Amino acid sequence: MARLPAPLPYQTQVAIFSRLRDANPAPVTELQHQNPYQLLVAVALSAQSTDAGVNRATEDLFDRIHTPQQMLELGQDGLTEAIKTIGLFRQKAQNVIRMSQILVDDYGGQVPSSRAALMSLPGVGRKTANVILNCVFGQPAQAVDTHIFRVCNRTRIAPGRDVDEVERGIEDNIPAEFQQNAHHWLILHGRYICQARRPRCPICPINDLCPYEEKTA
DNA sequence: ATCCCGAGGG
DNA sequence: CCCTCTGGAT
Repeated sequence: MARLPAPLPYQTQVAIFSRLRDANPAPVTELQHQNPYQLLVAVALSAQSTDAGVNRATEDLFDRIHTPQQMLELGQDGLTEAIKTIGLFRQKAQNVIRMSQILVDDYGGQVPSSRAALMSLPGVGRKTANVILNCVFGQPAQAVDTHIFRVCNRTRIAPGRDVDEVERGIEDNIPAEFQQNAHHWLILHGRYICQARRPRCPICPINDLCPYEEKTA
């Protein structure tokens, strides 16, 4: 059984996140949705779909729909039509409608603040719940998606064999001053630079601090 | 472990 | 043409 590589030392973490911060001065994705309900829907829709696709599909939708009540008025057919361009759209539309009904019935139309309540919603798993806990309620929950899992392991910012290990690694190893925005920067880095199939190491801002090898092409 | 599924990229 | 994509539910 292979042992886990050690996480990068503190000073290296500071250097890495300083550069990631400077490379991405303007957080976009999360801040666009200051509305917790819209963020919940957007993240629920993002499963196995491209960020560009979800952004395109929700741009018009969120102009009109700001609350679960409004979503229920739109109805499942209306929502299905609105998100037809992203994958899994039937499932997702049904989940969002059911979720919205529960929010209205059981939570006064508000987004609940406990992990258990969030994860009991249809279409909401651990990752989506943690995004809400972190971005909406400021709790120290780390949402480890495939981007973050990959980046944390390649860079050894927070090595882990599974989501739980990476989650704890992020909390334990990333300097406190960067905890708040770590989620956002790691995702952007994974999306645009540290890509799954073709990592763009030659233009990576933390190339010299990263032990990841595949520096081909 | 497997299915869900359309768009975009290589 | 084949593969992947900010997961979740079974």
